[in-house]
Amino acid sequence: MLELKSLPDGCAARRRTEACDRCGARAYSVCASLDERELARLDALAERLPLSSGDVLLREGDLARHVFNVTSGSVRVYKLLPDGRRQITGFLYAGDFLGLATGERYAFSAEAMEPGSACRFRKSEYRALIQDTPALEAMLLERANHELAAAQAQMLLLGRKTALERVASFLRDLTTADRMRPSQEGIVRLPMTRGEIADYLGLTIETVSRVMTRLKTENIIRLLSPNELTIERPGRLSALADGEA
Amino acid sequence: MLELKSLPDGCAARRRTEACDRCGARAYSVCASLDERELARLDALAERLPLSSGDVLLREGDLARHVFNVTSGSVRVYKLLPDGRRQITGFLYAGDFLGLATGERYAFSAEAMEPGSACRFRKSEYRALIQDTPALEAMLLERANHELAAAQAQMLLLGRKTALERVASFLRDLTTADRMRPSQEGIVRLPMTRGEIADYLGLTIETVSRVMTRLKTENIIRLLSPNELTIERPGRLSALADGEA
DNA sequence: CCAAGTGTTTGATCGAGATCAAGGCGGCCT
DNA sequence: AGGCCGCCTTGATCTCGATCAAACACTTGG
Repeated sequence: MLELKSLPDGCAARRRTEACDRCGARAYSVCASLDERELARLDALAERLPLSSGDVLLREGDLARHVFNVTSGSVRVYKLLPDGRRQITGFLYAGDFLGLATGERYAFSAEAMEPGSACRFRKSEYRALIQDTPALEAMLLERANHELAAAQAQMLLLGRKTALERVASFLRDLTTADRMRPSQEGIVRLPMTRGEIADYLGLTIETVSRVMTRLKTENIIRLLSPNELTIERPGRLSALADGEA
Repeated sequence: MLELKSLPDGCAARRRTEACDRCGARAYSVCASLDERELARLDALAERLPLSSGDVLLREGDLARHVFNVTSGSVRVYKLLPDGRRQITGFLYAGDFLGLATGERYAFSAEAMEPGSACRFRKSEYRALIQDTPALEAMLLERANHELAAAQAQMLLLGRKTALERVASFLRDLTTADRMRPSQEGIVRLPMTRGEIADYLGLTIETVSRVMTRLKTENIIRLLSPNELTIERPGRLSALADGEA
């Protein structure tokens, strides 16, 4: 669905949201590594995109012409099998960079999960900026390394953890993932549906729902609504996540 | 086992194998990006390590003091759960770089799977070299991106593929993984055991064995020995790997 | 040559999570 | 207000791959 709801091209979208120097995501993104002059150059290259829920940022197989920076909201990144099976490889939030792991064509798709915004850059221009900005390149390398470590942790989860351990891991890690959006102290926001959680954890919707119910029953979490919860026993949750029970 | 069989430290190991300029893995590794002067500097920093089967390169949780370059043989990289469940996150061959995805401490362990060799560098010295060598940094970033793409493909495999699809994917990808070691044209070498394949694919030894038998029965592969095989019907194998059958 | 050890294959059974099937709960549109 | 639709929960059953259990194939060493 929303297959053709693509993004506006060119200058039309620029200046739609605030400039780099007042960007709320700046402190959390690779842009934090830039000095004032460099930031001005980045600012000139940036194309600001407002995002609606379901908007397609990029599609697996398309020519990789752009890279992105999520500035608010949340994004799902996924790969598909020919018959439609989906694996979500990551959720992105404000400050996250998108487009690192790409050759000539995108190896994954990315869509907004809720209203938000992103910056888009022509890959060629961005590459030139990287060339001239060692601090930016170092930052990107560091980010790539973090992502790689996270990917390895996810492989452990997908290959060897039980359903209970997967959901516990997911809920534990959520608390640190969504920067600048704690809506309210201690409350964890779930911008994604059960189906998206399932496709991220290699489970089905039903299994995710059953495990959540169980965690609720055991008073480890409290479900305020399907999309908001609090963690009542963080230690217990973390132990479950690591398979220590 | 072999827990304490650690590697010799310092200069003792240097010059044990050939220098950078005659290194067989050079063309396949990040070193290929260096000019003669830079290569000389790298050469001076390198500590050559001969590897025996089972040798520990680094262990999850240890202080990340070194980075490595595999120059021959093969290496398994894995993460463990407290109860011993193991997920192998990758196999490395000649030319592969190891140590990218690390913060202060290693987030995974790495062990040789067969006799071989590696170069070891002090992380601090290597970082300094990177600082002065943009081409190297660019190469590392590119490598990290490739690894990230590979990790996403592996997540799709672990989260959503059937046992048959996993083994087919593994065998298909093997053909391009082990550079400079085709032993004989058309013959695929399996330097790892069934147990290691299982821990890489999120399966058990028995399931891997049964699927291999099935692929053999259907004349898609031919098992010359448990550790050598030929692919008789590459098209069919690839279709199975992508879940198109 | 046999014994012991390691790794692989094959067979029988079991079980965690998938699939199939209803209901329940909002939110949104007319 | 009412009705539809998307999402979530819960229950019943099924199935793929795990587990349990042997036997088999090599290699190494006495």
